[in-house]
Amino acid sequence: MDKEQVAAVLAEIGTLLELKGENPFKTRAYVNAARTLEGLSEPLEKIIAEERLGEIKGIGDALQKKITDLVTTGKLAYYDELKASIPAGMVAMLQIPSLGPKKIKALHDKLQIESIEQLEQACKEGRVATLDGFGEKTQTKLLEGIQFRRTYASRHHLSDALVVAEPVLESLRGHPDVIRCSTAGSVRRFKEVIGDIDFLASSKKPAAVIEFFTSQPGVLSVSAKGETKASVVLTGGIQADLRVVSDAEFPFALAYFTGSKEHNIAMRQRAIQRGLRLNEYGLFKSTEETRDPKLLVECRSEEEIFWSDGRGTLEEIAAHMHELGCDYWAITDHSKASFQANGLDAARLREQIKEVKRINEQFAEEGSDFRLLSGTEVDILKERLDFDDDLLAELDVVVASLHVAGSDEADNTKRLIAAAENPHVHMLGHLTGRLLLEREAYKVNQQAVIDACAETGTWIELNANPYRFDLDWRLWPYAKSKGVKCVINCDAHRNEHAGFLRLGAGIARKGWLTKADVVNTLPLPALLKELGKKNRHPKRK
DNA sequence: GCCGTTTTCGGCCCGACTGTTTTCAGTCG
Repeated sequence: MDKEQVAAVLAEIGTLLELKGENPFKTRAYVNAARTLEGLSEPLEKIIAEERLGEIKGIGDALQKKITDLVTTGKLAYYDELKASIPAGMVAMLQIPSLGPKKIKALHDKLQIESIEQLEQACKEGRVATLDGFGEKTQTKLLEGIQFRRTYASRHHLSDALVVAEPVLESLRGHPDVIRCSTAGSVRRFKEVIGDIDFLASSKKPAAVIEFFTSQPGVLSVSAKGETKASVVLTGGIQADLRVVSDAEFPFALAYFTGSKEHNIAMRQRAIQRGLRLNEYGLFKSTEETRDPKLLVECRSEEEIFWSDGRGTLEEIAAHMHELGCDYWAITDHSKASFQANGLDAARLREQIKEVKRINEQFAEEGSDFRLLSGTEVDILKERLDFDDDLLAELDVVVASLHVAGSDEADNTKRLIAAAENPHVHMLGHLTGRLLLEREAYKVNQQAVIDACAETGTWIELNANPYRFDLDWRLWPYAKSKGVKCVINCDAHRNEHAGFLRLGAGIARKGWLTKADVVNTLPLPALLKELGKKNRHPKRK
């Protein structure tokens, strides 16, 4: 079997398991695996031959074995047995609207219904309405659903859908209570074949818009009508749904209802990985269930949801550090060579500089003295820094760090000294790269680097991350004796890491440093003056 | 059945609407 055939079998297993009442997550695992296989860019046989099947996310031991069986023998006993245990008519019943696996199972268990025809008969005889969880309305709805499938095709050409959708869209846009309105779903994605038409509108009076929608001339029948959502059948038997949200929610709802479903699940998971929560109402800075506007990452358009990370996060950082009582906070993301850390390239860094400026202007307008400083932790590459001097010159603060060190001490030392000699570099970050209890320090002649920093007026970081504490406290008295200033950095990768500053202060004391030795104890105007001095240091090249 | 940069067990996206219920299950998107 090829991957399309295998995917079809896995998807069918998912459906069959649903009808059996299996754990929905187990069911989903099969469906997800089917989609994953469909999306593979190389033949399954090759992947299996190279034993890489298990490396694919979502394919564990069990699926690995089943897929291998299907590809190599074309057969799978588990599938055959499962299929034999469920009447084909039950699978077909899933096509009927409002009928899902649970109800189909109940109909089968209690009334032995195994086909759409038997279901229709049972409804007509009134037997369905007597079941627990069913009633008169459900019975009527099922009969209508069966009839609907017979009368109309369940899927439609895009062109047919657009012909029906566009007049409704125009009409909605013309309504005085509608602020923004768009199609969503498969119509907006321009799928060649669509199931139903989705509309999304923003309004302060959703009820009025819902009422207007359900009374459109093309509406044959109204299948659902709530406060923010309605479903109708339009001319030609095409089902159409309208959701009405507030205008602030509109971008999120538009992204959400445009889908696809798989895309949405992926987006939500990405949000969770970043400590955020995404739903149709917003992107929230919390993984808890919330619609608290204070936690909302503001996005005015759909596009901003995808790129709002920096802006939302910068504002969040600023607010957090301001609240902690800091007068300023430097943003020093990694540079592009640190691709594993999503390092910024020049274009993104320039964007960030603008954003920092915008946020600072906002603080100034609000009468606040707090300021963000734009910066970078630029990678020290083999022969140069990861950014050009032009760009470094635009920044308030430049930290240069060695992330990929070689095994040669002299070479590592040379690279660090070269970085210190760069007129735009204010400080060297985590000099040895050590991770306490995890990774050895790079081989570096620290004394030579400290001497070079003294020569060039470059500061040295005391990285306050408890895994680093780098420069080591034992070396600070020497650095101090040479007149090298210290900067206590918490190496924050999230807001809570600001707490590391306290640890850094303790380590600094342990190294016999005082407030006068630590540059970032200065108030902002004095600090800016010091930052400005670096470029004019006489020993700079 | 899958998965893990706080987890090898306990989660797995999540909210609206409907109909059947007296607080929630099922379906849908």
